Formats: sequence, C-alpha cells, structure tokens
Amino acid sequence: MNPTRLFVLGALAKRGPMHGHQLRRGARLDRAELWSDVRPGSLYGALHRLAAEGLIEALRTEQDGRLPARTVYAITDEGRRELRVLRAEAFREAGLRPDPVDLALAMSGDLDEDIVRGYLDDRIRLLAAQAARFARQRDRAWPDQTVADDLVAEHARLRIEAELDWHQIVLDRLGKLADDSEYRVQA
Amino acid sequence: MNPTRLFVLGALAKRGPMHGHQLRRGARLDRAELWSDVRPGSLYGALHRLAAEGLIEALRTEQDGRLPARTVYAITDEGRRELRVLRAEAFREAGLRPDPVDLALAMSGDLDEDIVRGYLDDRIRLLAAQAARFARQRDRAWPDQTVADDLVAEHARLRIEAELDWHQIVLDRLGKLADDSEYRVQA
DNA sequence: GGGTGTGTACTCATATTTGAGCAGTCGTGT
DNA sequence: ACACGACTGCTCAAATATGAGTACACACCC
Repeated sequence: MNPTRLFVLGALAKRGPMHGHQLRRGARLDRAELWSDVRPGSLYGALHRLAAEGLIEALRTEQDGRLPARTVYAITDEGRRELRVLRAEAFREAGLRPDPVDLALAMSGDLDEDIVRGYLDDRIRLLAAQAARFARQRDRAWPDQTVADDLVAEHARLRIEAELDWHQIVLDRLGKLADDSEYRVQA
Repeated sequence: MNPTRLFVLGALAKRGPMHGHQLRRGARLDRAELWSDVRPGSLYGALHRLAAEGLIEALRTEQDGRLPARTVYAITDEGRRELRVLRAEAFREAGLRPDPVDLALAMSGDLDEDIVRGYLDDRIRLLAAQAARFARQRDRAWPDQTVADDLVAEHARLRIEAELDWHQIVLDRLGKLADDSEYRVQA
C-alpha cells in the first residue's frame, strides 16, 4: 500500500481533474497533515509514475501568465480500479507502525537516567500542547468540517492521550532501566 | 532521523562488532518488530553507506565453510557521535505519524456504508487479537525480557487500546459519513 | 533419493522519498 | 525604487526502501 498513490488517486476521484499544486493546496486546506504528508518530490514523482502506468492521464497543460506551466491530470478507469485496491489494503493494515521512540528507548541503555527523563518531559510538553489543540478543535469545528474530518481529529486525540498515559508510565518505571543494559549474547 | 541508521549504530554500540545477518537475527530475538522493521535491502544498504561515511568500519571478512562470506562491522567514534544525534532526534519526534486508515477513510466518501463497516469489523478483530497478545505478554514475560522491552510492550498495548476505542466511535458515528461527501471547491 | 522447509548471508534492480532548488509573481512595507 | 517574504508550479540528485533473487547447507520426512 502506497499512501502517496492512494492520496493522489483518491483526490482525483473525489474532486475531479487537478494539477499537482492543486493537490497539495487541497491537502493543506483540509488540514490533511493528519492523514497524509505528501511533499512535492513524492507527489510529482507519483504523478509521473501513475501517468506512465495509465492510472491517471494528463488532460492538458495550462499556463497562467508567465507562471510555471501546470499539467492537469484526471483519473482513468484503470486508476479507479487501483484506487479500490489501495483503499482496501489501507483498511487492512491494522497493525501498529513502529514508533521511533521505542527504538530510541531500546538504544538508550548507556544513557544517564536523567537525560532520558529530560527527553520524556519535553515530549510530554509537546504532546500535551497537541492534545489541547485537538480538544479545542473537537468543540469548535472549522467551517466546512465533515464527519470524516471529525473522526480523524478524534483519532488523533485518542492516540495522543494514549501517548501521554504511556509517557507517565515510563517516567514512573524509569529507575529500573539502567539495571539491564547487560550484554545478552546471541550467537 | 533515519531509523535504520539508528538501529544499526545502536546495536553495534550496544553489542559490539557484528555482521549484517547477526543484526537481523538479533532484532528477531529481541522481538524488535515493534520498534524497528529493517528488511535486508535497507539494512545492507545502510551498512554500506555508514561504512563509506566512516561511521562504522569493516573489521574483517569471515567465511564459514562454503556459506556466503560475511563482513563484521564495528562502530567508530564518529559513529558514536552520530548515534547520540540520531537518538536525540528520535526522542524529539513527538508528533503523530499519519495512519493510513485516516487517509482511506477520507477517501471513502463514495463507498457504501456497509462496506466500510465491514472493513472496520475486520480491523477490530485483528486489533483485539493483538491486544490479547500484549496483555498476555505483560503477565508472562519471556526469558531475558528487559525493562525497556516491558515498556515497549506496554506502549503497544496502550496504543492498540486507543485504536479499539476509536474504532468503536467510528462505527457509532458512521451513519452520517455518507451525508457529506459533497464536493468542496478549492480554486 | 527427492521434495520441502528453514537457515545463512548478501546482492540487485527498481520504486519511492527527501530536501533543496529554480524561476517567476504578487503584495507590503520603507 | 527595492528589499522581503509568501505563493505558484515543478525539477532534480541523492538517499533510502522494497521485494525478489542467489547460492549453498542442513534437517526431516516418506
């Protein structure tokens, strides 16, 4: 499952023909940082590849004044089929994606406890700020907020709450971390 | 922050010199699927680049019978410095990484409500099974389980519980999803 | 004595992402 | 006049990820 492809195909299917920049802007207007994060490089790369595969097609190239030319793409029937597949795959990926903090923690046996504690405090502060943002958003929705937007925001809120809970637990149990940085043989 | 690099440097710093295969095996023995997911391609690619940059160095190349030769790498001082930086970066990334299901949901305005409901039911089943695994693991730890392992497992458990809560909410509010697949202009 | 599966160790082509950059436009201030 | 920053669209090299493949070994089973 490739999220960039799903994003492009989904957007073109939903809103009709668009050019690359319009896709980015649309995502920004939708506050889509939460469910996608396409950067220009990935986006245009995907557009080219999708076009080469016939999943989307370039309708026309427009030029507005002397601004860069832009190419408008539309999804094809083939693309709509691919969209269904990608969406199904995305729904089926119900596992947890590894969180870098777990990796960092696993690699911190040699680190002073207070340093780790400091990192965690910082994280808690950041997470709390985000939680507050989402809570606010739940109450005062922005103009054309859809139910899907609502659900996604609620998802984010719940996930952050879980993070906060876990961080608290880590702080509590942290004293014992240093005890087992012992070498475990494995060959 | 590149997780693969952090994984390699961290492991070499912690356990001493190893060859590529040993790194993979070590990760499996540690049940590291949770906090890292290095596949062979990424791993060996990273090893080559790290060596080229002088962050690790090839100590020797061994051959066991007629099995493929293996190259043993050790972390350098330069590499230890990089490790500290990567670890700090990983700790600082305290935001939520986008979850594909949010993307899929956002792109499902045209989908029959019952289909989505079906997907969600499947997800709930999968998630519940995983939650059960982690709960079990919390009670009966495997042999040389460290506190860090414990914390990571607890992290996973909490995250999955949050997912389950959210999925329930989605199912409850789902009826209203179809109402707002309306086209929102943006140019 | 052949098939199947698992383990050892790594390679390679291709797909994809990253992050910076470019070349113009437009508004705002100074 | 002119610097400044934000926006418009897209490109490009380099880093990284993916997924299959290679080649051989060893055990087990019937």
